[in-house]
Amino acid sequence: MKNSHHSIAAIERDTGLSKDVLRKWEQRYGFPAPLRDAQGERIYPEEQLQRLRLIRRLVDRGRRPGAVVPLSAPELEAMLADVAPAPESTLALETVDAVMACLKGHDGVTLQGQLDRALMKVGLQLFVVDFVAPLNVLIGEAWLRGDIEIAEEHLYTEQVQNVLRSAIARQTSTGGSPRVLLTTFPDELHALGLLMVEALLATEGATCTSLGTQTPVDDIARLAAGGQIDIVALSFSGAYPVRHAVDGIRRLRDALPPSVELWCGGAGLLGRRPSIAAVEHLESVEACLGALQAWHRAHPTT
Amino acid sequence: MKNSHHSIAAIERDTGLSKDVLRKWEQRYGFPAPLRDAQGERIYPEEQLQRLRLIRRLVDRGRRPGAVVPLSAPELEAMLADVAPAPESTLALETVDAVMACLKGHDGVTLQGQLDRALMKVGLQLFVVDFVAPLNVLIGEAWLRGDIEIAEEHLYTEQVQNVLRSAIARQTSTGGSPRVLLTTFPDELHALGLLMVEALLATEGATCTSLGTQTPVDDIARLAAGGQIDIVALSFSGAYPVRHAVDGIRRLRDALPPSVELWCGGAGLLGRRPSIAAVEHLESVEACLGALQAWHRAHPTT
DNA sequence: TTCTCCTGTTTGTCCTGGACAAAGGCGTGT
DNA sequence: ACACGCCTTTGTCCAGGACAAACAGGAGAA
Repeated sequence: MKNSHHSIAAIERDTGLSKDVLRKWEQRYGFPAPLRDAQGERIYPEEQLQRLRLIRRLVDRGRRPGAVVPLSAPELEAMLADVAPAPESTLALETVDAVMACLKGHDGVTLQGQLDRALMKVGLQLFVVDFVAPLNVLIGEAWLRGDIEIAEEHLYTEQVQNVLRSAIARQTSTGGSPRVLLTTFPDELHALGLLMVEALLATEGATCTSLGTQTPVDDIARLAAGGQIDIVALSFSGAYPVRHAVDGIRRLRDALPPSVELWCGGAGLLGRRPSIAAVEHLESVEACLGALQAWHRAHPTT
Repeated sequence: MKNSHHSIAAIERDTGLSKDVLRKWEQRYGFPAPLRDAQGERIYPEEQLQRLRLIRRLVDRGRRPGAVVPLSAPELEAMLADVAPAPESTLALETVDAVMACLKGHDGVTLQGQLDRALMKVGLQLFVVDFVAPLNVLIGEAWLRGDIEIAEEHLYTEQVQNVLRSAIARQTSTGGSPRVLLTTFPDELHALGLLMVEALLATEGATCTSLGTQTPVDDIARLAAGGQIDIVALSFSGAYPVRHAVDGIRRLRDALPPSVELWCGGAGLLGRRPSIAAVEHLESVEACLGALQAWHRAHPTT
């Protein structure tokens, strides 16, 4: 794995940086500096992929590419430590350690047991807001640092999905309002944010219809325009190109009936101004609860 | 809105055709033929976007671009109309109708209720083998024919996932053998086959560790080599390039300890000879039950 | 007949190097 | 302090060319 190499398309997919941007950075700043294969195509070593991921996070937080692309990995990490103060907030250290131990031991069964126990202890809402959400951040950062492997991150995601889906299935009751359609745009693969929102909304009695990931814009619009939907909720992970997101959101907003609300959230939009009219921008998972209350105030039950 | 114009990036996002492909088609087939703005950038009228969407559907179904890109919209629609008619299956017609009705009505809650009821009636194994598996085929074909939309297919997949995951969670017990690692290669997004296998194995007492989709070969190998795994099971959907699959399987087989079995299945390998030594090729979902018995015979409990 | 192998064509992805507009930063004048 | 205009940075787009993988169709073998 240390020696694995990646094509430019793979780097685009993994970092969210377009091929054009990758070539331009190489030309302008001398980094990334991929090897070339026999046909002259770029081959990126793993190490450069990881450095690009660090750069991406800093750029997302407002640093300018010219100022961070040439920096070395340690310099980038130091800078990230500045920008992102340790968010050790609500989680007990022992809990984190226990989860990490399961991951390193590749013990999915035990991990799921722990998640289940945590869920039973505090209930679904607090479980999502105070447990899963911060844990996701920690896992993401550990992966960025190379502390855990891809397979281990997958294992975590899978178990959380299991627990959340089971919990949601237990909550579901028919006919509650509002009716919410949840999905992501094409090229966005992360389903966890969607599930967390679905869990929160389900506990509040909303009727959630999740399409999973990767639904084309006009399919979303067509389904929502069918008249069965009050709110469309979209999730964007950190790797999703902001420009695509904004563009797609705008297009979807135009295609949607004005009566249908549009909620957007996820790390991919963090720190961005809520620049689009008539679109609810959720800064965190729990923000959807506030938005839901607002919806209920605006739509009193007859 | 009908007369809106689109940049090449918007077309890429809405059709899934990359910028390079759009330019090449224009150069080779004379379509799309976008207008140009003051800076010479391509501006696609709405009408061409819709024609591109029709083309995309035909290409997805196996037509070659050279044969469909130059056709007019009416010709494309006529061509979409004539596709293979529905085949027979073992499923009760009323069951299929009921499921289809839920999909067309975008009613995920009712659909999940039906799936749950079917599961309760016949048990997890029969549910997977005689219900979900043939239904998957039917849904896939209906989509191919254009009878259902992408969003509706997503809805189906999502509900089946919910039901299966809940059922698996109920089955799970610790420590059973063998210990099976389930996942797919990168670029393979379909998780349903994995879940079906996991469900069958779980009912037989095996300890399943699913990594979900898209785990790199080296990560699979490293995790399996950790000594906690007896069997690695991979799934390939129909869209997966056979060559990549065979190549990856070979690399993984080489990287795996000989004591670890490797099982491969899914529509992507159907009809292929079991050409790779020391790899179990599963022709259908239920084949994993036979493979499991064979494993138990080869590894008597001490 | 049916199957397999081979060959020419089709097709998607990648390359280079250049152009330009939108957005960001900065200094000046009010 | 704030507003305005200028310069720099940055992302996206363009053209035209190269190449390997996938495919189709024909020749030859079973």
